[in-house]
Amino acid sequence: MSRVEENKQQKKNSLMETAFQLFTSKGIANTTISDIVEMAGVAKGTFYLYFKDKYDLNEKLIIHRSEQLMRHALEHSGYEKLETNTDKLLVIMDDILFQLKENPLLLRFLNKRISWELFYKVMEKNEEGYAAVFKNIPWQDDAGRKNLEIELFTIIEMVSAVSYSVILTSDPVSLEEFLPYLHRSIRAIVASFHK
Amino acid sequence: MSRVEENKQQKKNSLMETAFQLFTSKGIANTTISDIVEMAGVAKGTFYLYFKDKYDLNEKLIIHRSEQLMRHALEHSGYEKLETNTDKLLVIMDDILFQLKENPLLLRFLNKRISWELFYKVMEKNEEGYAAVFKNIPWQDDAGRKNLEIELFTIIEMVSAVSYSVILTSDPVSLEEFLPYLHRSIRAIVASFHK
Amino acid sequence: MSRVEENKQQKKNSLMETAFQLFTSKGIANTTISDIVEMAGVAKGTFYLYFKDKYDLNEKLIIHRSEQLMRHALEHSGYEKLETNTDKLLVIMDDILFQLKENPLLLRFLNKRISWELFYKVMEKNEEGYAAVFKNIPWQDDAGRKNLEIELFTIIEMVSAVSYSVILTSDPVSLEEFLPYLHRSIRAIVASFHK
Amino acid sequence: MSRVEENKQQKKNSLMETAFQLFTSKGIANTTISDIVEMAGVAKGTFYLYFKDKYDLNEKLIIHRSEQLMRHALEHSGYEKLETNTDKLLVIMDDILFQLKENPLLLRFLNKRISWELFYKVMEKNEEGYAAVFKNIPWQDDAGRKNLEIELFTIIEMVSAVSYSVILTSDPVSLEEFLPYLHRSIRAIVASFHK
DNA sequence: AATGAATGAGCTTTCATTCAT
DNA sequence: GATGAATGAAAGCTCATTCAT
Repeated sequence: MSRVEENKQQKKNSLMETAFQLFTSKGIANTTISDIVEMAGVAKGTFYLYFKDKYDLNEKLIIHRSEQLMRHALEHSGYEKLETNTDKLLVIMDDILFQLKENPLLLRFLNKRISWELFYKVMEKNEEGYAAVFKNIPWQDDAGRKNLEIELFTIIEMVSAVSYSVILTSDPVSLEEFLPYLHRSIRAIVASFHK
Repeated sequence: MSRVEENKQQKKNSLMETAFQLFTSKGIANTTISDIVEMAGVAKGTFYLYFKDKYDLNEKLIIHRSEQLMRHALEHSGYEKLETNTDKLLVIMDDILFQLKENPLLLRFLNKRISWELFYKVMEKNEEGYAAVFKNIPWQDDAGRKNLEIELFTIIEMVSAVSYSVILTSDPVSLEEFLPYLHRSIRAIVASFHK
Repeated sequence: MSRVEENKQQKKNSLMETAFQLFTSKGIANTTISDIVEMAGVAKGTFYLYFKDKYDLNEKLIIHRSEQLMRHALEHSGYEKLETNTDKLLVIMDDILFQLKENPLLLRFLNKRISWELFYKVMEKNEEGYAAVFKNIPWQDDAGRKNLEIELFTIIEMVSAVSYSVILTSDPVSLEEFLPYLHRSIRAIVASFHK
Repeated sequence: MSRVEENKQQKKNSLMETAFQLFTSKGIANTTISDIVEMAGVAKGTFYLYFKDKYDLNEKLIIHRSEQLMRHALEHSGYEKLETNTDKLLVIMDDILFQLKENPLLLRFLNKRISWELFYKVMEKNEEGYAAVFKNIPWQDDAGRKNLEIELFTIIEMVSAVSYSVILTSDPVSLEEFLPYLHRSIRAIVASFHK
């Protein structure tokens, strides 16, 4: 990568990083492009070199951060060593939940956007990479594809919704307290799909 | 109610009704107060007689619509005639889901705000009214209050998250197809909390 | 007209008057809306209460000033007392040319927009008023309508084009020097259409 | 011309050609330098190697295209074979009018800039070339120079103004229909100057 | 209570111009 | 000579809010 190319990437990264901080602290509606460029230390025009508007930047940010989240979980959860698919799923989820606990800003940012829809988008975008891994997960063969989809959909949406409240506000309980209940609930759902 | 009182109420209602339509169709960020008053047929200054700003109006709208939703469910689901608490819960949920299916705008509007938090707010605000009804629901005595809270929390968040996608986009399946799975999942969760 | 109504009209007039001065002195492209409102002594938002943008204001200005020009000619040229249609036409034209000579800014502003097209627009817009007068001018009956149209078109476009250069730059001669030639040319054209 | 020279000329031509298209289709005010360089396939900085700004380019374009127009008329109208000066003038004008009819974009571009002033500029700029031809046209000796100037001025301005409307909008008639009237009008003007 | 003209801070966006490569 | 990333002044425009009527 040439000097110029490096510089470009650096500016783009700076804008994304800054925007992330501002979006999470003040909300996207209350964040102006002036805020972003000022804090990022670039000129206003530079923003428009890389993004259409702040909503464009926001979308790119969501995709980017979701991918990071998922990649980390796949690389660090150790799911490959486990036997059952349910166990694999649980450790992947736990890894993500703890990443979010460590980074509540990210949780607030991704809030209610970690969804079935996004999950699919991320997977499709990375066929060569970890998406491949996902396809190897054997519980794709246990039942009909549709059934599996519904099962995953139910679980993902539930975990996503539940984690927001629990991690950010500890309401009604803290993440640590909640985890055993969550695991039990998930296992129960899985069982209900496979009896 | 005097003529003057009636007129006031009428203007306020008109503003709320109009705002609801605009918020759901264009989003709150893209709806201006000018839009609202113009469509409602009142003067700009009048808006400020009743609401602090559009976010104030929005909050009042959420509460109001949620209450209606819940009241209808309590009055029409026939939950009193059922035996077990789980059955009661399921028919109440179904009633709400079908109300939302009939009124997708309302679903889009309340989306991701039908939450544990709101559920509590609504209940607290109406102690005299139907909230009282809720307190009579016997499964409040079955287990410790905390356990019950966690259980309800888990279920409510799951149903809320799941219904949005299913009702509005029929993804991954339609509401009718999904309901049996949802019932089974809920029963599974309930069971996992009471074994 | 109520106090409020008067005030509105006053602001609108002030904006139009100011814009006229700026458009003629700096050109419309180099005039900003900030310039206009600042000089007119109103707030920026007020501009948008009355005009879509500066081009909208410009068009309204053209129509307005053209009407004034024509009205004055019809009221002061004394054309009614003359016998032939050609004589009537000539005194009306002369009146307009001398108005423009007195007000070169106006000429520069209307430049090359005093056209056949505009002439028609103005006449159509004022059916009740002086347009009525025009319709009474007997030379509308002398020849077929089409012939008359072509004749008027030729003369108006010529006078319009020619006057700009003559009045503003006295190139190749001054207005006074040019008038006899112009009259002779117009009479020649008229004759060529009626022989 | 060296390879380098050729390349330079080619870039300059490309910029002028592109600008012409953009100026006529969107207007000069709505055409940005970015538009021009992008469509011309050169870098932004390159523009400034050849032109001061877009208005500089515009002026060069006007001169250039006017010269082409006139050169063609002088070379193809066959005016040399005609007897009277009026006949020569008419065929030259007709040639130009038909060039413009074939190329309405050019007419729109040159609109209202084909004037007495420009006519002089073009003639002065090409003393050695076809301007010389013009000076040989005998009707320059028929009357006093001033009289001739006024005559030409009147005719050129009239034809210029009239042709725009007739060619581009066929209002009030088409060019073909209009030509006989125009010829008669011009002959009438000429006669009025020479009686 | 109701109005709506007026405000002006502050937003988004554009684009001519520069200059290191 | 040619490039195009970066700039930032300055434009157009919006809209929540006020307040005299």
